Amino acid sequence: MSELKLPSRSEDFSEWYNQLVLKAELADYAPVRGCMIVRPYGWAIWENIQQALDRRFKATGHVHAAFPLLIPQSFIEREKAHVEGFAPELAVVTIGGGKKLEEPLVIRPTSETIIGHAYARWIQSYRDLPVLINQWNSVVRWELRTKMFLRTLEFFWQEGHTAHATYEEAEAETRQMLDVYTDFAVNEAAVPVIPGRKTESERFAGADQTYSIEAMMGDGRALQAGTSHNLGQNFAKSFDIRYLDKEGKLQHCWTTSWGLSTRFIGAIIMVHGDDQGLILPPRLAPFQVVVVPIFKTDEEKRVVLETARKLRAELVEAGIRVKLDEREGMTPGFKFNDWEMRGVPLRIEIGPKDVAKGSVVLARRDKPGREGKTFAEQAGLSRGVTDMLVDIQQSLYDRALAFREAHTQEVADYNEFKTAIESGFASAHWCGSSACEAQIKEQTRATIRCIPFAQAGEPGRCILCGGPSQEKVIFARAY
RNA sequence: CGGGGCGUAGCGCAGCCUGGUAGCGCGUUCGGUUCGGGACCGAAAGGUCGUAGGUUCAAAUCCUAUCGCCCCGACCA
Repeated sequence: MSELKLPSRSEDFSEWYNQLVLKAELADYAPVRGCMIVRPYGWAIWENIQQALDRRFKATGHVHAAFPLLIPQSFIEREKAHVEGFAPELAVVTIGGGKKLEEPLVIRPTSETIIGHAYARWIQSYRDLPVLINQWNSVVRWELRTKMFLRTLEFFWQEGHTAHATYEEAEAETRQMLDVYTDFAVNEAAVPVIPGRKTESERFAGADQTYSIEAMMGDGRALQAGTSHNLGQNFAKSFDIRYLDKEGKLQHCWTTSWGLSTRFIGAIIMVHGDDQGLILPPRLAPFQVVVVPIFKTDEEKRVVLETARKLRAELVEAGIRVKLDEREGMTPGFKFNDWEMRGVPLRIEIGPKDVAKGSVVLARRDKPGREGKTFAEQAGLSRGVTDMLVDIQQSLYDRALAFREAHTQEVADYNEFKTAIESGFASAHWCGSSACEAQIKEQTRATIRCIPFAQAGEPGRCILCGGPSQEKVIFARAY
């Protein structure tokens, strides 16, 4: 009863989140602090994310490969900005086979260097380009402060690494993959995002340009949900990734990298969840529909289960992911709450009365209690269920977008700015100086999340120094 | 590393201020009634009070040290 109750989302967002992650059986604490054990239900969500992304990677011509977990320390040190950015958060292996190693090995914090090393040997001619490779793996970054899914010492992700003949091609690739992430976030996860460019101080260590998608969580804070980097020739020069062009001249390649991690599961939790628990977007939910049978007597149990199994088979036939909850010794009410906490988008209730009438009760997760309940005919059920799942997917997106818009303010002066970032995003003019950026962060803890592609267009004055500004940027406190 | 909080039964907590030999809820086990929104009644099992020292006739409680965890900052996807 009260044991399953979550703290209110509005009262204590952080505690709400932690308990939701644990109680919905998504993840668990690991022996090493800051690491995370992903439970089967949490992993099932991740598998659906992987499939949704892989479909898109296939369409853009990318293939998979696997690169080593251990990287010689000298590799990391070869690109100047890269080593400066990552040095503080590296885990280093110094002993192997009981002996001190001559050169320490770094556990990959990301794979640009080891992949750069491979590409240097694979690429000889313009005919070898472009190289379009993705890998699914986990990486380790020794963060000082961690939070389940959002920032763990080890996290799972995909990292794409490509090499091209020209700057234009590399830039097009970088932008294309950001579009892929935007499409994924909006159409699979029902998470509205703002795609844009990062400021110099927020850029990936070693990149010429970093792009990201930024989402707003249920407490108004921002989360970087995916990134795409144009690495220019920085890694190509450090690792000698060169090709012979059509004129027979030796040129350095232009490379890119892009990634999306298990952090996105955290985004889904924090964007859609309510005080009853998770709400999963139908397209990524491990179970899109749960069927809860209701019965008293053995005879009722027999007929109800018979009908329930028949309906399940029909829904599975229609390509819907269905769970029939046949667990014994639990009341229907308990099961309702149990699956609500796990975020199953649609519940089908079927009892003796429904069997007699040839009907079922549909209860959608995105609307509370009675409001979300409707009756439906058993005959041709799969069509109505499919439609309702599409509707739920859309309504989750609409709701999240409305929330973000309600918590985003166009601000004109610094006082308005300070109020705005207490509860959400502030869209404000910025002069472009990293000094102003740093001072604002110091004073308000708000950072520039991105410079959006879609611009309002009117020039204005920097929110802090009053200097001239050509574009508005998104400020927010971030996870 | 700085600031705050917490370690008591499988889980969540009370008890500590004002020392007197440990309690509540959930869960578990058994029996019965239940079952269309987190069931109820009865009975039972289950604890080196994070660890180590000290004060005291007596320590979960007071003092010291130490370890671990959570939250806030610095770092960051």
